[in-house]
Amino acid sequence: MLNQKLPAADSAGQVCCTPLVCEPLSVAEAEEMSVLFKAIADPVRLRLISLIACHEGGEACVCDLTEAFDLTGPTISHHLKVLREAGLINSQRRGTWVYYWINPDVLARLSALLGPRVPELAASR
Amino acid sequence: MLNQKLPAADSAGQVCCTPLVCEPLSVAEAEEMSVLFKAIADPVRLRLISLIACHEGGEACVCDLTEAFDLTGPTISHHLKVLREAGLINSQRRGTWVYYWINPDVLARLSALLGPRVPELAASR
DNA sequence: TTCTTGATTAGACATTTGTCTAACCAGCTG
DNA sequence: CAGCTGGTTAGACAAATGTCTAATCAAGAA
Repeated sequence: MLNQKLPAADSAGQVCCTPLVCEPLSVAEAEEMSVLFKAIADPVRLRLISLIACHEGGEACVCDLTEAFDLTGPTISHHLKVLREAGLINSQRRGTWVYYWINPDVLARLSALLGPRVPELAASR
Repeated sequence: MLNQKLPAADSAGQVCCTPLVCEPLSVAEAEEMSVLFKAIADPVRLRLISLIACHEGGEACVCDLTEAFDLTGPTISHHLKVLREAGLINSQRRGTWVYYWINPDVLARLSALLGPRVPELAASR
């Protein structure tokens, strides 16, 4: 029978070694992480995150983002909503414009799950 | 106008700093990476990867995997195919059984795209 | 107030995705 | 060979997803 303990993780989501490779992901954690991965598993949303993160001041207004795509405003709005509901980005209205910025903690959490924090693990096969 | 240069990366897919945060992802790269993220953006596939990686010897046969889920054989086979076609895992038939193992390079590439290799970046906001 | 611009919401619709059953293929063993 | 077990392929189908148009909301300007 396969073991399904949760990987050890502190409050920031950091782990001692890549949990994916340390011990089997629990059903609940797989479910939780897949929601986050689904959010970024779209070319438009990946570029949105990148555009927001790279924009000066670390934030961008929707009009800046919309003009980078051949898509309608509502479609961009929809993608931003998906990212926001996943917790990957935050937003705030300032006058006429709405600004978005990324939540680096959540991004780091995804990276930590996959990443060879301990390079030897990746090289061991 | 937004810049769309490719991030600098060496042959192993490692980058100097998180490309997502350094400069905007190109359309082509976003498309390419989204294929990989789509592959892991599923609770079953996340657990499959984890189960394979954690299994002794770094590989697992399909029968080991199937019994960990309340899903039919063909469904597991389908998910393994998605992962294999994305390049995340490899397989080999040995006699009656088919064995799967992960491709750590591809996993590391995903992690590197998201990850705060340079922690200061994540804390800069 | 009314108009204009920036952004979101609602709803429709085609495409993609995850799951299943049934059929099939690949090796072993008697 | 025939039969058995492990695994994949094919095809059907319901649910989820990405996009659009039309309508709506929010804030500032005339």
